[in-house]
Amino acid sequence: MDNLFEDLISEGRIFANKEVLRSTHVPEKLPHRNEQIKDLADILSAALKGETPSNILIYGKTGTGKTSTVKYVSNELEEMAQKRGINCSLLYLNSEVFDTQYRVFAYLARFFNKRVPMLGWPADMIYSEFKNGIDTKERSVIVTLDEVDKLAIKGEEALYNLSRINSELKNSRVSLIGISNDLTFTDLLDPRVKSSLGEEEIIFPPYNAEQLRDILYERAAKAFNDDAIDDAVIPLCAAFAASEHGDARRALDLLRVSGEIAERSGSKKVCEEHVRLASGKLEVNKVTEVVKTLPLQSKIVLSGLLVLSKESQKKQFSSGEVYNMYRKLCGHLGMDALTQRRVTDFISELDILGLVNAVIVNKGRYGRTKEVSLSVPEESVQSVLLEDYKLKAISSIKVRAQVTL
DNA sequence: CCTCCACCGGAACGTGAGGAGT
DNA sequence: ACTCCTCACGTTCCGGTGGAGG
Repeated sequence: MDNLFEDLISEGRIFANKEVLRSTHVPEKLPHRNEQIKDLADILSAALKGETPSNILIYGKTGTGKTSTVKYVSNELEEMAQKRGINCSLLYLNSEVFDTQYRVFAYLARFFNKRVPMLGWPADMIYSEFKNGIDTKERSVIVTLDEVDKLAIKGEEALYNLSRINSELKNSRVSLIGISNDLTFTDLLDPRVKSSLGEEEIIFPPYNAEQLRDILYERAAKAFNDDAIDDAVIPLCAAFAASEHGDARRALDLLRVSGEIAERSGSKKVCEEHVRLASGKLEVNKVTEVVKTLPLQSKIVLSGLLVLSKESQKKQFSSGEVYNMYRKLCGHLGMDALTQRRVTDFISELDILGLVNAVIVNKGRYGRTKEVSLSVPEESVQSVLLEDYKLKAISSIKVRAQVTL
């Protein structure tokens, strides 16, 4: 081999265009979303007639095509508006990033060529800058707020202002599209905001296995070379994803990772076996991701359990044992240990996250405890825990434990 | 049948950080 | 710059509990 990367860059036999399988890719066709597309287009078409489209709330779990559908319809609308010479702007912002009133309006004002700093101004000043920017001429503006539920917590004011902005504008009109995966989030809202935001509602149901299959076929045709996938692959990916929540994003990830595994193993075709490997890999990734984002104390508790199960043959431990080990580790790390009460809460949280299994057991004379056991493979947590530099010191304890065994 | 273990988990409270209002 | 509020995180206190062993 001449170069280390020679093999790796030569366009694989398997993928034709991997990007098509990314969840950020907006496809040209959205199978099984015709109804939603039509509803959305119906409502938004008002903008082309010089009217103000109703505000829309879109509900649906992750991977049900909400964002893709909105982006798709937005593109179509923008194209048509341009053709007809209608002034129509479509803005998309993710409320996870723009999660306060200030950030939202600063972004919007900037879009309309107003120079505003990202912080420092009073919120109402930003708001009026945005109004000035937008109202310079006759136009229709449609603002899509993805993950509005995030905004509802910290930036309800922004929703309130946006929903009643039209009464303060002379030339332009603003409509809102809110996307949420939490069906109950409007309960948190001021009733006035709630009614104005939800003038129209569109629900995106989860996909079933059959529909996922159609989606995958659609994308696979572009993503893979001819004959690069076995017949069983797509139905299998669809079945895996459907057994969770009908999440198309997950189905696509699964298909992409399967392809990557097949490519790396030098196989000419993606086979069933690759899908199973991919499924396992994604599972591990999920665990890794969860463990990585755990607060430090929680990580120490988990480490305690890990050390215990490495040290002894037992798999289950009373919360007392876990707590004692936790204290030991804290001592080792030079940290103050929290109270047992707090640690029981951590254990419960770990239980909810599915990293740990905790059951309350009565041992009569010998009290009553939670029996805690690790519910994921030891190795999959250990490596992630040791990545935390603060936890490095624990590895020396493990060495000692192994020596004494 | 009673006791009593070893912990569960609710309630009230303290504290510091960060935002909003003024 | 100032206070006021809210919130997350912890602590202290404590009543509650199912069943092995007396």
